[in-house]
Amino acid sequence: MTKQERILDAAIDIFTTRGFADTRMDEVAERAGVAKGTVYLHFDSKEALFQAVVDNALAPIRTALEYMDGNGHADPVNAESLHRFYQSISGFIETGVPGAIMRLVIAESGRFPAIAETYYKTIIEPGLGHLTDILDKGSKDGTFNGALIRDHPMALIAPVLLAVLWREMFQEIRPLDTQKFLQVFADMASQGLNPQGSRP
Amino acid sequence: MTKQERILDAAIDIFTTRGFADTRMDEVAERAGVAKGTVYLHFDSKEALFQAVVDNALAPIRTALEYMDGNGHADPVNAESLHRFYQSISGFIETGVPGAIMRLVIAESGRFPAIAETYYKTIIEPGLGHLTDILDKGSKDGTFNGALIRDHPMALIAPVLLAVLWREMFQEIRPLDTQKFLQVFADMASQGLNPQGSRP
Amino acid sequence: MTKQERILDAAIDIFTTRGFADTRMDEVAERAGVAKGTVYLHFDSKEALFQAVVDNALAPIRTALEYMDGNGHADPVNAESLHRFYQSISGFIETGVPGAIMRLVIAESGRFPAIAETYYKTIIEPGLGHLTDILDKGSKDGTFNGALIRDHPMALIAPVLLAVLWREMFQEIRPLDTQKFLQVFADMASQGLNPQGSRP
Amino acid sequence: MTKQERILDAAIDIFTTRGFADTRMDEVAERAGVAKGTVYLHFDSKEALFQAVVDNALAPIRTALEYMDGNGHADPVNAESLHRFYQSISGFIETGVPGAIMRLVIAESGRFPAIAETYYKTIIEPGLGHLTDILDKGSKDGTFNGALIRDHPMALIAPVLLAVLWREMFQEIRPLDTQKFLQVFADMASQGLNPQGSRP
DNA sequence: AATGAATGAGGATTCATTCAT
DNA sequence: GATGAATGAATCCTCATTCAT
Repeated sequence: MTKQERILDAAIDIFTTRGFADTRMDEVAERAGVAKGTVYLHFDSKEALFQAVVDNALAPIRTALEYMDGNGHADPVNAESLHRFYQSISGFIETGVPGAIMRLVIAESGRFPAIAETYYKTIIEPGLGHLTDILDKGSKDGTFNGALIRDHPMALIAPVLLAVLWREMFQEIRPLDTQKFLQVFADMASQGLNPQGSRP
Repeated sequence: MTKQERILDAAIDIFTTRGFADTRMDEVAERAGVAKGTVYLHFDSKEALFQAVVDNALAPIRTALEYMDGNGHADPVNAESLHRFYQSISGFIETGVPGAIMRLVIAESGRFPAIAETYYKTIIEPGLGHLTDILDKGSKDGTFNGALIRDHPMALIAPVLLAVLWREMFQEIRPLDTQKFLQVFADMASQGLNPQGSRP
Repeated sequence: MTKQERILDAAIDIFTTRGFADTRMDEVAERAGVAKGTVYLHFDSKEALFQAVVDNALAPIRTALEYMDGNGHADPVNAESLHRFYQSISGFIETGVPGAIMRLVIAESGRFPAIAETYYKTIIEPGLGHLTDILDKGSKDGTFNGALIRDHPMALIAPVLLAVLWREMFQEIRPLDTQKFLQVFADMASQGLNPQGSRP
Repeated sequence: MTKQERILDAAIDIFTTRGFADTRMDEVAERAGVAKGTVYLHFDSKEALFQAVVDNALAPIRTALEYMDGNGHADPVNAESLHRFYQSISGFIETGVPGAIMRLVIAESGRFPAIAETYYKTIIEPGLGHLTDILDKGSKDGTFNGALIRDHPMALIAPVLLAVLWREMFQEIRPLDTQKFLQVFADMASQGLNPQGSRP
């Protein structure tokens, strides 16, 4: 593990825990096990380090999405696609990784408008693309009534967002079983709340 | 308007815009039109001011929820209830008020765990209660298949959360029509995506 | 004496002794008897303080020149004018004030080009004007062969410059009696070194 | 060109441009085309490098003076000697070399008292000696009224000092023709400003 | 000899908080 | 109550110097 990586790892931890302003460069250095000045050999400034942290923290999420894309397309698209999508996400959410970085992005998007855009391009857009795919293929097969939300695929991202933030903020107050919740949501979305519309 | 109120108003603006760490007490005082020391006559410290700001900023949201509760109960509960719930919320979302305070709460919940709890009790819990009410009444009437998400009413909060944060973060990148989105979501929730399950 | 003046006085001492880069704001504050932060209530930055120091340090020199101007014009201009000019300057040189500020200006004119210009306008130009006056009036009276150096009045400033810097740099190595030196120079300038050209 | 020389050359440039405190060892190394550590193989510290730079920068001036001495003595000493002295100096002044080093010495003589002494011994003393020679020989010949400034030969150095510093500081503001100026000065010195004392 | 990554002391600047008026 | 000048701890960043390779 290079020094640069050690610094990045330390910085991810501290930035996600404390936010930009409350992170001290000294602490990053100490946690990384290097001297204060060493951080500046690898990153020009606290801001540059922060940007690198965000890019770096987004990488595993992007990887996860790409993996899903790669696999998902092989499977037949049907009513189960949505369940599988949420299924593969829920384990990842429970690691706490997406929650930490999401909170950081939300917190600092005022100070660093660019990171909202990075987040959108890296996470949201591919996620929407994946879901739109499912909807489109399902519509063609007659599996889904995709037209209903064709232009609002973020409706299917909403529960993910909620699950991520709930875990980050309210888990202690009212625990939420991420996996169960997402499956229930998938049921609701696919079958609807209308009593006439349910399974045979 | 008392000095205390002027200070609070100024502080809400600045805290929601810049976050806790980046807000300077000088600026709050200046915006409130008082001297620096005066702020300390009304609030013990920056933290105390922040807590007061959060409580205060939550008030209009609580009021809005209470108003909905008061009115909602009078109406008959049916398939339209959900649409009406989202309808009354969407105008409020578009003011930007819930987004600003929500971002602040998310951003600072790491530093001030108490505000996540305050937020939960003030906003989330009543909101969930309202939705559970709708679901329960609707179930009894046979209007809703409430049992499906009876234990996960936050499924119906998810789109609100998404709409609020989208407006706060991605509106410039990909605009979202809050009202339309929430109505589409209501359709999806009530009718489902399953083509067999739809209207007569 | 206001705090601002105390800070300026402390800063003049230290800047002239150590130069810009080697002056620590902490030390200025300590010497002025104020806290570190107080310096920044009066001056935006180290650079701003430096500019103020230069302007301020130049003031007594400008005052001295103006005083000479005011008095000098009343007197008849003759062979003694030059002696009187140097005479009134030499006491001032011996205070060390012009030497300290001149060294500072020379040292920092690379980093702060503006101060060379300020120095020129404040000290050199008025000084040249004063001398040109003497030469012109003397020429009209037939007292001086002013045409000789009419376009190079800085020839008469040269010994002042030398005296100032000599005191600043070489006084320990080879002492120079400023007053005597300037009078000798005045003799040389007015009578010349040419043996044929001298007194009756 | 050895590495040591390359380092010295780089250091002269940077020290004379920026002064001691603002010169970074990194930059010296880079300009010299060596690694940072290499500088320390040749010079113990930044201070040691600085001392070496001053000594080295003084060399061409010393050489110039020695050359003048060597030649000057051969020539007959008369009223033209002074003109020739200034003449041979003015070209050198216009290279900017004496100005740069003189500014450095003046700027840093506070921090490094030794360099004022080095400068005196290397430049001023030989220069004074040369001039005293001219005056003495001229006095014996009846060419000069040398007694007048016999004890203040620096009177004849003053214009050189002024020319050097003027070029360094005020050339942009009010250009000075070094050569012309020195010749005018020589005229003034030798003939005097007294109208009775001039040429036939 | 040469390198350049690493060190850490040092210094400018900010800002929450206090307190004499 | 109200003021705002004053404080000084805290923090980012620089750069001379070292030393393992």
